[in-house]
Amino acid sequence: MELASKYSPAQVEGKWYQYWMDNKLFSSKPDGREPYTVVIPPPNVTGVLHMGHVLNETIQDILVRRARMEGKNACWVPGTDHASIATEAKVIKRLAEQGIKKSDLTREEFLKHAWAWTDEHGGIILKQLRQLGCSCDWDRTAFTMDEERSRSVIRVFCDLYDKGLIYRGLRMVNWDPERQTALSDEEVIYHDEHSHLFYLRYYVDEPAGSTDGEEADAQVLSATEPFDPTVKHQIIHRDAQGRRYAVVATTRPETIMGDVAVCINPKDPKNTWLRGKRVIVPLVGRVVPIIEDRYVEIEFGTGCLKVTPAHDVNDYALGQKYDLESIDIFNPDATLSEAARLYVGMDRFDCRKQIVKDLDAAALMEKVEDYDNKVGYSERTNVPIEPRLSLQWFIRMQHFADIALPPVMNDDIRFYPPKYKNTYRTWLENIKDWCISRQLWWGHRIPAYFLPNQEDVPDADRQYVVAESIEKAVEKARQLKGYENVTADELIQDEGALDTWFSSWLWPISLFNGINNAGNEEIRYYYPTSDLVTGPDIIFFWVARMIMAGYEYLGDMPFRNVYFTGIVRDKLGRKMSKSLGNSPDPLDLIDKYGADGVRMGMMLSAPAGNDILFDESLCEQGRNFNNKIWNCFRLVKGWTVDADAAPTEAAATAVRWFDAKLKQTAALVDDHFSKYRISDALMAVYNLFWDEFSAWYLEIIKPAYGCAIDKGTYDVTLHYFDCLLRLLHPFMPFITEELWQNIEERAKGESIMFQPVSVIGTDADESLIRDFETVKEIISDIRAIRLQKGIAPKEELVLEVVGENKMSAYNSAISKMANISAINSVSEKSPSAVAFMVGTTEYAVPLGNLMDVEAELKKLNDELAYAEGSLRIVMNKLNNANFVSRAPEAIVAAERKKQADAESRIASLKAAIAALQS
RNA sequence: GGGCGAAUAGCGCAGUUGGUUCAGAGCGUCUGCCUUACAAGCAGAAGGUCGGGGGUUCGAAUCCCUCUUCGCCCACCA
Repeated sequence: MELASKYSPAQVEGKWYQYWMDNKLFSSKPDGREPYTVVIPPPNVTGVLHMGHVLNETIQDILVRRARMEGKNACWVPGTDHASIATEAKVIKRLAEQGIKKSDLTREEFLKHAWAWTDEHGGIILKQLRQLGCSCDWDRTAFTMDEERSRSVIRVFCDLYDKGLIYRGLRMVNWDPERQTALSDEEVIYHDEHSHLFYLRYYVDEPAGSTDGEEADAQVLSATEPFDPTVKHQIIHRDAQGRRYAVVATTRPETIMGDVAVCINPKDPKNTWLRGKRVIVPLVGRVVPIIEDRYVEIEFGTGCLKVTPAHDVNDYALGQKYDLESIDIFNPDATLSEAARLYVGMDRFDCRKQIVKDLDAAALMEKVEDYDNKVGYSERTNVPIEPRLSLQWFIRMQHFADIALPPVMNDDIRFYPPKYKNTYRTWLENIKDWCISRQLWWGHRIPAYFLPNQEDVPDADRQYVVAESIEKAVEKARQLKGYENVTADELIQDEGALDTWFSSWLWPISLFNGINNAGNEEIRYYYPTSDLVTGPDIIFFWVARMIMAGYEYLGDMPFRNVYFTGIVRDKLGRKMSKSLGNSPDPLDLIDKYGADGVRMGMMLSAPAGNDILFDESLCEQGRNFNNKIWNCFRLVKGWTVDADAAPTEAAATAVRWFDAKLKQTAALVDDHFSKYRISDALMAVYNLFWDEFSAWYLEIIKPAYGCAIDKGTYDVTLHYFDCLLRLLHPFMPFITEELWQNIEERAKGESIMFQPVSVIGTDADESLIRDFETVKEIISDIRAIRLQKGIAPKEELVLEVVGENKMSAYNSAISKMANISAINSVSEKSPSAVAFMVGTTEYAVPLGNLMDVEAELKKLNDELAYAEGSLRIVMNKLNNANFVSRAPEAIVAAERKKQADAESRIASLKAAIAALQS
């Protein structure tokens, strides 16, 4: 077989993926084997592969492939998520480009467009996963809005409603004015913002010049005097006309049209004079009461808080407590509504600018301060959210928090890294009800049906039934008094859709149809799944809620282990983003370096839980490694084999040593995997292949040019190669399959995918490994001498061992690797020899006239100084009575051995120096 | 404001119960090599008072305290 000197992944990867597919090697069905199940975190159906996916999916594929090789029935279920809000946004954008507004379409028409979009762009990402080598069981590909999943979602909604865990209510929710829908708390992202604190005048509703008794001990400020919030006595403001006013600080002056009260703290000395009064909302002219509540911070601003129940969560609470009116001054798109009376139709931010001008002009603006505060943004549309009172559907979460917290805290479900247990606990201990309704069309429509003829009833009080289908809804409705003859046409289904995460939280169950067909064979076999690989950013969105649903519906955990990946950043530590343009296209990388190279590049720098600073050069390292593997294979397969020859002594030694090394590393890799230290596992195999196998083993057994290799060594080398490929396969599936198939003739349908790493669990000969490390050191030292003295590798040298040659078993290996013609045991080294020490043994290479006495003396003296230094440190310890008496015996003995070694080393160094000087 | 985590070689990191094996591997850097598998390579080398300070201990990268600097998560001071 002719093999190119450079490995080209492109010719290999597609071929083997097709082979795996053709032979259905990824497919899984319940059987007698131990299951190993992973459900993919479903990417957005219309999404495309980005570096975050590459990281996440590579880790999953590594785990799945490894489990499969271990003989488990590995099942990796792929699928996509309908991504309600994101997809709807994309569809709306495309419609807009065609000049169509969403509001011009019926729900059905819009959904037709949405499905068209999904069919057109959907599943691209799944195809891309194939290029990465992901070994998903594609026959199981699911979609959160496919038939089975949709039925599961609706059924669960109805069930939770029947259990009283879902309710409909008028609440202050996070409103996304761009998409015009409610969001859950988790979908709001807070950003620091430089803004302003506006101090507004609220005149007291009284005749100019009014006073009351309290004014005697008050400080009266004119309009021009600065206000000091730390003052501990009453402060009364008067303008030039003698009118008194309160000063209210706000970041959102545009909401004054919704003001219904001003609140002070009853303990605030500054503002006691306002007690019981009424003030006039600036510009608006509405007279509102002063109310008192401990909620108000005395020290903040002026201690006066404007109360706008419709547009602030806390104000809403105050409104409820004091039975205040709620004036919603915004339309759903956050323009000013009729109810605002002023600025009607203006955008909220334009309004802020305008109202500031108008307040100024009307002398109602006391002052403006710079102020940093946090503003909530919609996770998906990135517009500031508006707290908005609206009728939504909620899940009572306390019940779910109660069932989901213990299994994580007591490690039934393990988090890697475990630090996320804290995050998880904090969230569950402060759980809030989950707003699950969205004012969107793309998603699972809420299965609530309103009864007819309720036009006069306020929204919140309208009667409805919740049922899995319209037929069942009719049945239920007919049981209600007055609706005995209601028909399907008369029932009006809730317009809203469910939060996407309401379907995602069922994913590990619904994929095996465990809701619709509870207790079926698949759910019994595959559930609980084994490992979940995901980012910590969705620990609340998804991980926690899957745990909740798992215990609620199957009474068991959805997965045993959760591996949290980091966030992929660029090498400067910046988050990868489209706008920065710092996110490489994974497919370009695959073109350039091969999927195996990209996978390796990703894994080389991916400790669990830490952010990953991705650098393309890591893929290059991956590609180079592929090339290395390729060329090792070329080398070995290029040898001619002599069936009758006996192995050389050097080869026989190397074979024994590598057997130990292979076992040792396999055990190490296994240990790393058991701790989910995947990059460490990869690095261990990398070192084994490149350093131990290629640089040492192969170089030792390599026959001289033109010579054949003995069959015994050749066969065992192929066996080692096979073992190495198996260790590598989870990380680099393509090249390992290609080479494994070429080690020998394989039957059709056979694959490395199912070959166990059989050396795991067998003991390695540790002393052999230690000896060989010594041998390597001897060889390296000789090579270093060659480099220093400019002696060509081809020129043969003699090695002298002063005293007994404890490594004589390795003579032939040393001779070959360091090009040594003879190894002699001597009692005293030759005068012209350059010496070096390995352990306590002195070695020397006679150099004749190449010997540089001065340089050699300097080197020996440096070494002597170092040895004497270490002896001093050891002696300090040993001369310390406390150390000798209190430290464990073994430690003391070790120090004594160090002392002896150092002394013998010093002695031989001194002797060597003396010999040179004579 | 609360909580969590991190700081070790130029870079990104590992370092488990304090002690032979502890100051490490990878990349990068430097030096010499196109040595008949691989220059996407080979051989060799240099690089760190383990963020600062204090403490516990015979002994600290490791345990405790403290300070500094970063990162993340949570939280209703408008």
